[in-house]
Amino acid sequence: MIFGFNGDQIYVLLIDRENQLKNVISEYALPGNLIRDDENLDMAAERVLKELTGLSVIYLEQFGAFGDPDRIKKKEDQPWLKAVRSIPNARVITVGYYSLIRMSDYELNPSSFAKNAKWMPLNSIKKLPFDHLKILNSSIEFLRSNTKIKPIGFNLLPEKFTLNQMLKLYEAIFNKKIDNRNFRRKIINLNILDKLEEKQSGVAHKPANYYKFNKKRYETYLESGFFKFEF
Amino acid sequence: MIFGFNGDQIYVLLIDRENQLKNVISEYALPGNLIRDDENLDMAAERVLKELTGLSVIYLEQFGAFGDPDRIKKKEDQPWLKAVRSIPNARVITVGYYSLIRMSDYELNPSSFAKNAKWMPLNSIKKLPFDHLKILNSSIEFLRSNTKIKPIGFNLLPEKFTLNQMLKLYEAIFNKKIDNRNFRRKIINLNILDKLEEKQSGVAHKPANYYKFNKKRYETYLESGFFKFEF
DNA sequence: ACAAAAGTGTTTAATTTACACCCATGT
DNA sequence: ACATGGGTGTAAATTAAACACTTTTGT
Repeated sequence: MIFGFNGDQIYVLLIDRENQLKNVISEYALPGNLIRDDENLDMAAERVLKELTGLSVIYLEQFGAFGDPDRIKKKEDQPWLKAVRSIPNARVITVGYYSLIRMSDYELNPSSFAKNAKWMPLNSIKKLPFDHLKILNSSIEFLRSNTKIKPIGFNLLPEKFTLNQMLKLYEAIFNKKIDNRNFRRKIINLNILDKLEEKQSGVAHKPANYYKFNKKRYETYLESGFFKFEF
Repeated sequence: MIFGFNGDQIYVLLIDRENQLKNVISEYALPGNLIRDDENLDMAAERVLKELTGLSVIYLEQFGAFGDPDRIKKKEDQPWLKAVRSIPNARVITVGYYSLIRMSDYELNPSSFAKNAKWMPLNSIKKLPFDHLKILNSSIEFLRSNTKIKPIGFNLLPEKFTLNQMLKLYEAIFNKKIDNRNFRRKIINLNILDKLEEKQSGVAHKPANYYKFNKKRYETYLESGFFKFEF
């Protein structure tokens, strides 16, 4: 699961199976691939991500394993399996990872795969092959509960961001309105943001100040006792 | 991972590999087994648990997948693999589940396996074969963070329990002292406990009142909006 | 001058924390 | 009568929630 944020909505990166192979119903699916024999799970997830996006060193975390024997039995999924897998009906256990990427970064470095991958607004995804909808829902739940206890949202924002961008990100993740003043106070008091000497320019309103996530300070807090973070 | 509680400490059920098979170094390991082709992951976890303890319909939840190719490469683990597996060096991906069981229930129904399984105090486990120590640590982390947001502790307590038993359970899980009065207030205010008309008897002190977890009420709360639970 | 988003404080309610003594029972 | 764990309340501090107007810029 590759999550992105464009300032307004959460997006998910899907791959187009038709472009991967002709004669297969066109449908978008979650990105993924088989593991290699010499890789551990984390390495495989990193590799697949890199192959797809060209990106590395980003937030990546396992969220669950999915292994229903029926998950590859849907009739409509057979042609694709036959075309792509050497043993089309071999059992597949999926270990799900989710990653958070800055859509702005990504759009700057589209690799060759970009032709058959596509950002889809999370809320618009109604149908996916296999059990991918279940996997997607599970990853969102995981993202939400993780966002409640860790400041992972920064991975979805540009390096320099405004507090209102951040607010909108949290509203998108939790799918609800959040009070502007309370949010600012809470975030500022965490003391893990550096206020930059830089403001927006060229906007037709009061320019917002830019902030930056201070990862070192955050990690220091983590080590030395507790870090409280709740939404 | 099979967790139990005896009123004082958290225990973990380990199996003795020597009794499973002779000529193998005696060492306790986490219980587990290979999945069958027609099972999904949850079913397999339930089955293995049932085979081991005779228990079913208990709390069981997936907490992670472990698939480092080196996890079965330790020299000391080879004899056991050769003795037990048809393809001893085949790669094995473990999907970890943890379960919470009432040690009191279990002690009443020991199945034939009881001879080669053993409850070990969590804090005394220093060494385990393969990557089982990593798996164990990961499960504890999971147990803790889950205990913070869900009232799963009841699965480790007898059906009727006193608030002090519950307090001790939470102290054991989080490995710290908890204020008695504040704990009681918090738990009572959740309104998911029924105070029974029954007290301890035969104890040389003021007898404690028994309580029971009202699962229905809890589920009603879950559905109708939110349920707040924090430690 | 106006439109548009940024930024700012205070009051009230709810929650959390710290803390110490009396109670009911068995021996 | 005494030892043992059970059970109880209050005050202070902290945190969360609700709420509306002024500021700065571009057009």
